[in-house]
Amino acid sequence: MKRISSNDIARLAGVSRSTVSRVINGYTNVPPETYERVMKVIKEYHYYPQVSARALSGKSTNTIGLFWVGRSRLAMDPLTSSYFMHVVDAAAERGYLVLASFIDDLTDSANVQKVRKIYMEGRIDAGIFVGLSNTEPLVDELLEMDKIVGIFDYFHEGEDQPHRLSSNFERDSGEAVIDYLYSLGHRKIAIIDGDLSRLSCIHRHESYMRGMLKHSLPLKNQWLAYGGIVEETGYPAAKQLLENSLDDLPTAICANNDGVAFGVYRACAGLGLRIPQDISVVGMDARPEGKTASPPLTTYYYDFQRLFASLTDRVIDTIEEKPDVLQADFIPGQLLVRESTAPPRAEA
Amino acid sequence: MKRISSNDIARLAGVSRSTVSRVINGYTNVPPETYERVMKVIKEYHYYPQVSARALSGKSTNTIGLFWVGRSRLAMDPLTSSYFMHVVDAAAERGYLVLASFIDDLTDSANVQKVRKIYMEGRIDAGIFVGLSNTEPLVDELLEMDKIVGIFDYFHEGEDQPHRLSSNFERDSGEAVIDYLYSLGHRKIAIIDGDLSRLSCIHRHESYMRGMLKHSLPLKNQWLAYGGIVEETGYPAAKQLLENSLDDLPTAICANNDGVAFGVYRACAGLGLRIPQDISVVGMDARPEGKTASPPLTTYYYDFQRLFASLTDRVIDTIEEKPDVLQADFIPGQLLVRESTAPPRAEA
DNA sequence: CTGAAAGCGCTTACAG
DNA sequence: CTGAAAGCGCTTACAG
Repeated sequence: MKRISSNDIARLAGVSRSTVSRVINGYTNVPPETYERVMKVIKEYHYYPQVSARALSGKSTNTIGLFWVGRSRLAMDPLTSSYFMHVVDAAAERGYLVLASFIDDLTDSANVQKVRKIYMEGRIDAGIFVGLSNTEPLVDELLEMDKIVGIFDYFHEGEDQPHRLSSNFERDSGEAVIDYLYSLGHRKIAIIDGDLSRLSCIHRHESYMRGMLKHSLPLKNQWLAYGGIVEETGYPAAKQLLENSLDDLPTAICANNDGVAFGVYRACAGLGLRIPQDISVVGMDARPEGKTASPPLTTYYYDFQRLFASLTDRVIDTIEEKPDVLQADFIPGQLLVRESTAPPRAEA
Repeated sequence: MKRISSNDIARLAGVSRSTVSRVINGYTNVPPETYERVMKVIKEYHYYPQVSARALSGKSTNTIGLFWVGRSRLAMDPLTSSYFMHVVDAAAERGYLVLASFIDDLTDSANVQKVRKIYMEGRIDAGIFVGLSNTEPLVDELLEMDKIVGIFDYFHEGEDQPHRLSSNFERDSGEAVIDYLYSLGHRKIAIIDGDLSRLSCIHRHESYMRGMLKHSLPLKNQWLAYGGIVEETGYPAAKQLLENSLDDLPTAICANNDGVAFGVYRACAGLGLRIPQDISVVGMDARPEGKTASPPLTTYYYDFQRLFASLTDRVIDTIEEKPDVLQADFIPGQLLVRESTAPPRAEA
């Protein structure tokens, strides 16, 4: 069963290949009658133009790469896997397909090479990255080769890079959380930071600090810790923080994100601290599991669907050379009060 | 910055394009010295052959499509998203990339058309499907066009279809669950079936029945129900089953899978039934959440990584025309006893 | 062992 | 409005 080509269609419709091509690409200079005739043959013979041939003669492949960076993929939770879906859906909406790769670690040059190869072989029109450090050399390398790169959570103040698009979290969420805890009466607040090579973790840290300073709250060393971005690293950090503070426990703990907050839950359970009676806990990102956790987790909600749709759309706008594409988008969020927070107990 | 082509490499290395091609494709009839010389230029100029040109001249694109069928994607849980990862990883292992699509519903011909298009445009060498009914016409259509299709949970007894590969669950898990409950002393067992258009649900149903018959256990109508394959549909089914059986409650409920079992949890909670004191519950598939559910869920574990690696490998073997590829693989599982099951209470 | 040439299936100026 | 021709960047018989 020989595959049918544009040549065959041309012959069957009594036109030239040029005209078949014009019909396929929806060019306007084809009279309706010719258009219909060609279209009929195309349908009848189930003809599909080969992407490789189209790509070779200069058309876009309508494919974007999705590069999922970092081992955290191993703990693929409902929230992060939703990112995936949002990108694929948003791309599909524009007629683009998504080529997915999981990249363990970009400090390994073999992995960098994998990404490079996918770009350079002409498989994709652009790439979208999740899980990058905010100073990833590969990004600059790609930009220098005139490639288009979309990044979740990445921003360099004041730089103009039309081929670098990013979607980010708003920058004031930490402050909003502190405001809220303060309004409940909390004065002794601990903070567990994330991985400060990531933009959002830096912003959260800054924003928490801003809130603490605004209310002149004490920043005790033993109430500050680094807990990474997942439960597994959040737990030991929280455990140590609490153990170091047994003489003077904080009344609330702010975690870099929900994963870390779940680690705080586990550490509190281990020490017999009840949430929120003995200590309040706040996460960030509103992972679905937080709703059914016990107690349900107070957190900060972001519309990730919107965030990834914006990123994907702007990447595609850039591929299609639309003018005035917004380089960096900051998505607002909002505090989501559930049951892991309460006023602190009156001191004995 | 003009992209470099094999022509340029040929010129720079003082050979013909044919030889460059031979080097790239690792053909043996190139003397080591020539090979090195060409390779050196390739590295030096960061040359990457264009896939579209290679594809057009007959090479494989080294890409497989992953078609995620069904709305259940909306509730992308950790287990099902791990399928994704397993396929991408297994493909990467063999040097293949994965083009991902979410397809809402194959009864909608527009969606069928999307799949067809991806295959026919020459984007992929083969496709892997998750979420198909066991009698999906598209599969046969694709096979007739000589396409390669890999399917999770799909099997037609006695058919020889070298281009249709599948990975499936073992067929006796239901019986093993009944044996276990019987050994605990249960005699009044309810069963919540899944979606009987899916192979695994049929097998589970059959296998549960086999176990029930083997032990001559009563199959009361009010102890049987259909609960779909997710929590949202499992809950109402379980609720109704229990409400219909208030005069004679079962002492154990077997769910088609863990999602449905979580629905049973919710229904039991609503009726004040304690698990396992008042009623035992068994799921299947060992979703990660089952471990931390309260109580931790007794279930049936399958090695999904192995299941999807096997599927992906056999699909690639078929692309590469390896001989004697196993068409259908049945992956064994094992009972995972946790705390949602206990002996039934002695009747008053 | 290696090169010249044909061919893969499209698109796109260029002419008319 | 439309066709003939060139070109995209590879691979692969075919000769030698």
